[in-house]
Amino acid sequence: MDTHKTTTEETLLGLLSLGPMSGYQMRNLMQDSTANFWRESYGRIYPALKRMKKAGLVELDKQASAGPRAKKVYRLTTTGQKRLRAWLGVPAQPLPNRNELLLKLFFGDRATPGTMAAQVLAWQQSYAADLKRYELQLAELEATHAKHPGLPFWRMTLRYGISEAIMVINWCADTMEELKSPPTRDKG
Amino acid sequence: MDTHKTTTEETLLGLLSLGPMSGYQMRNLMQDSTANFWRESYGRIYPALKRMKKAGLVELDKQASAGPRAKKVYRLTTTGQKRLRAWLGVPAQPLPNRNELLLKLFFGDRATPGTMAAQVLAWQQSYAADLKRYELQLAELEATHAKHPGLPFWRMTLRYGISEAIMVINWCADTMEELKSPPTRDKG
DNA sequence: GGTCTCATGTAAATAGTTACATGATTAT
DNA sequence: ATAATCATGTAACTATTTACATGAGACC
Repeated sequence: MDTHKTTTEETLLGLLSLGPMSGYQMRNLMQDSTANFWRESYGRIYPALKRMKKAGLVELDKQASAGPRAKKVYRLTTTGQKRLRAWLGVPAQPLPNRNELLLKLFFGDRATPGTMAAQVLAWQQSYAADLKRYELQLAELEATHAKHPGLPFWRMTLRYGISEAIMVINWCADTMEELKSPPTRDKG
Repeated sequence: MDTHKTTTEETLLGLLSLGPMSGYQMRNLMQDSTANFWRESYGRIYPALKRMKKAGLVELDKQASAGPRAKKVYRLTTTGQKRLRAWLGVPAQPLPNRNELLLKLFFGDRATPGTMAAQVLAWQQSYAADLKRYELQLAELEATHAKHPGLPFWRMTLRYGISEAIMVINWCADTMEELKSPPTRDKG
């Protein structure tokens, strides 16, 4: 079957609202922008574009060549624009996430001493690296898209990542502190 | 094929380390404890237990009855305990998460005025409810498992949820504030 | 003409949930 | 006895990634 209920199509509509582009370019753009909170693979992008064209949400821009593997630049139709706007108004649903560190920590009292402290430290370092990356990304964004109407919104999503990273780093610090203090049991 | 690379088996080992129980009970226990950061469905639990028994990681406790649908209480073997301990030491990997609010916000400048503010407000309210729930859970945990050696670890996972909720609530407040101020463009 | 990157597309593998079929146990 | 709940198990469905096959265009 080819009927998906996912947001892939709407995501692609959103990307096309920034200007006509090909499926390949959409994937690259996502890797440079939404990768931290949304990703789509070729295996979903190309079939989605096919469906969307059939449904009249997108259309082909003039093509340069015509071979079986020629680059296809898509563009939003009016229907597509309407659909995007409608979707933006549908309340976003929090998705159930998984966290492997918390899972291991939940069983922490079964681990040998020091194991969990090492886990939390590594986790903290990983988020510290993320934080650095987000801050670079933010500076670059301000510099290269200073005039773009999307900038305030892109900034908000980056600030989310920054807030999250800071939260995790602080939680790791607190947690490591507590892991140092002797647990509430007689024998270690 | 029946060879999974997921952490389902290790999760079940962890649960069994708290005491012998059935697959059904494992599911219930997860819903009351790890649901916020880890979940497993029957469709994964039962096949996993079968494999684990075959691999000698778990064994059956004495069964009350013997019908084809009799309750099966599993118990960790020494091999299973070792495997659990080993897994707890393997560095936890951050999993790529999705966030539908951030995705919509990324395309926020295509939305009609007020749309994004409404989205962010609803998100904030959803996390405020989570926060309340976590705080209740924490109080209940302290009361009912005061002496359990796992308590400090369970508390850490709950405090993560609390920190995250507070972070999101604050980010929503900041974001709504910024959405109010006129964006950097000449025409609204 | 070679090689690198851009580019499309699909098949197969992997991951995970949900719905259903069935039966056992417990409380009323 | 009957209903609710506890319980096992699997098939079908949904979701998603990865690997592969293919080819076009640009640059050297």
